[in-house]
Amino acid sequence: MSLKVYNTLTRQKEEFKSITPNHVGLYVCGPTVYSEPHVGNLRTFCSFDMIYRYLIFLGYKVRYVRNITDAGHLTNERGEGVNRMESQAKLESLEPMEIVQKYTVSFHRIMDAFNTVPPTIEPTATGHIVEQIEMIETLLKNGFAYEVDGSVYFDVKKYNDQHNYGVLSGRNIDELMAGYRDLDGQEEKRNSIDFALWKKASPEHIMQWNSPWGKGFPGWHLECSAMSTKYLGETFDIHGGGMDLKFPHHECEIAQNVGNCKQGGAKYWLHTNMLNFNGQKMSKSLGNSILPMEFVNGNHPLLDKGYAPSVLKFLFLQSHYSSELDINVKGLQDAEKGLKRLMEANDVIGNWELGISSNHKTELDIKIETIAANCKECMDDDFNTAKTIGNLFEFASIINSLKGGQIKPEEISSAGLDLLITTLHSYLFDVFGLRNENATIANNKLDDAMQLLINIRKDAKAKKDFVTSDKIRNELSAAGISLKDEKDGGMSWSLG
RNA sequence: GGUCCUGUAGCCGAGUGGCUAGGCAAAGCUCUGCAAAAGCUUCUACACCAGUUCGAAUCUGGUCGGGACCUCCA
Repeated sequence: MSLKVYNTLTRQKEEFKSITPNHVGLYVCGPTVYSEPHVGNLRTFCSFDMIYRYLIFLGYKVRYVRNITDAGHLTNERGEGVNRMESQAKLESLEPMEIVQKYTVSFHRIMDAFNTVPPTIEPTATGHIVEQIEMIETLLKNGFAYEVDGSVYFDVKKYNDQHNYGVLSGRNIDELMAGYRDLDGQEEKRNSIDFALWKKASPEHIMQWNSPWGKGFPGWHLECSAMSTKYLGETFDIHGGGMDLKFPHHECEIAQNVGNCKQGGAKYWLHTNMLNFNGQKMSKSLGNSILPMEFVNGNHPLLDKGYAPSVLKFLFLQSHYSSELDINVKGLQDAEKGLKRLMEANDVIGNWELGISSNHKTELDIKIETIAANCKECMDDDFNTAKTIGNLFEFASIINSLKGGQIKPEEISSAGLDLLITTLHSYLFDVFGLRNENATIANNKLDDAMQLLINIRKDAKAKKDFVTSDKIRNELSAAGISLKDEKDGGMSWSLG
């Protein structure tokens, strides 16, 4: 079975065929680095991380471009840390590039904490002013743009005469024109729906560049068109982003691309859905906005404690990227337990010494092959991670039954065991990018010390000295380490 | 007002016209010195109303909720 993706441009699931065999060009709208990213942004970036990883898993060579928006309409009012009422002394107010630097670094730290693979190219808007100016010049030449007093606007109505503005979002321009409000600078435009390609800078705009039309800064939608064209070509495979960017951002992007070179950019458009907390959209005004790192350190009144990045990621993966997801504390707790179950099963099978020698294919082998095939089939079906995880839990169940003796070692062949181990491992770590927060421990000094305690406890139990054995177990438990007595008299330990 | 999405068990969530998703929670049993973990079993739901069909959670129409976008937003 081959990969199918839901293309929001055509509103249907389509077979994915890359333009260049074995290669994929992937563009995702990145963060605006004027503030901390939202957890919703995090979900989007985690979703595309999974998509990127799965494409690689399938054997594609992927060029993954995710921009950093560090130019645009920043004014003193919006720049954090800049207080207009205070001294305007140069060193006391933040330079725009200091803000950009601060939040770019912070963004990368978060992406790293959540174990996402960096894009192969991460271009900045400020680094591509020249390309953006060139694109505006082409749009002017092609007659889809006009200049008014140092600003350049995209002529939506003229574009719509020849092409289809609204092809992505399903809107039509008459309704749009009727519904628009009066905003600053509207009187310059030929029509209310025209959008800025270049804006003349007023003095309070602290980021501005020279252009053929005077000092100014690029429009909000232009950078993605310019940079995707530069790095992926006039047509490329996948363009991704959050649902809320569909209109106007992505619609404008398509218009700019078509107006520039008659090509609409991406062949497949993928949109991730919104994330709610306790049934509500997270927003600062509702007081329910939680930052990504606050989930990790638990430093927020709506959270009971911190959760490992993989827990949040696992929670994301348990629903489909294009579904709305409502998260809450119970969901986090559930995800933590579920993830632990999978990780422990993976640990168990990893250090296994069953001495399986059979090469005969058994019933269980066939079941394992089916589950492994299901995992791929689910992922091929528009990256259905939720369903894939359901299959991984079946693996966990088989592993636990083998461990508990409900399934005998002779019921599985070494090839079957191998397939189980590699499949579980590759989905957990390679495709989903989860981390085993408890692992890493085997064979280190802590483990040696734990073995000592375990041996003392075993002796105590053998002498029926349950006071001592319970003391060891209870005090370790209080320290965040849990001991498990196993059937064969063995003991294992884990954090948490 | 316009464009679109959505309603699935106690909770979260997959779901392709017929085939019990899965996780968490709960109950019982097995194992256990006691726990924990694990295994087995139980809980069979699709907002409402009509229609299409041999058969609808799934398709169509309507009603009622919820949400997103239309304005910087993932």
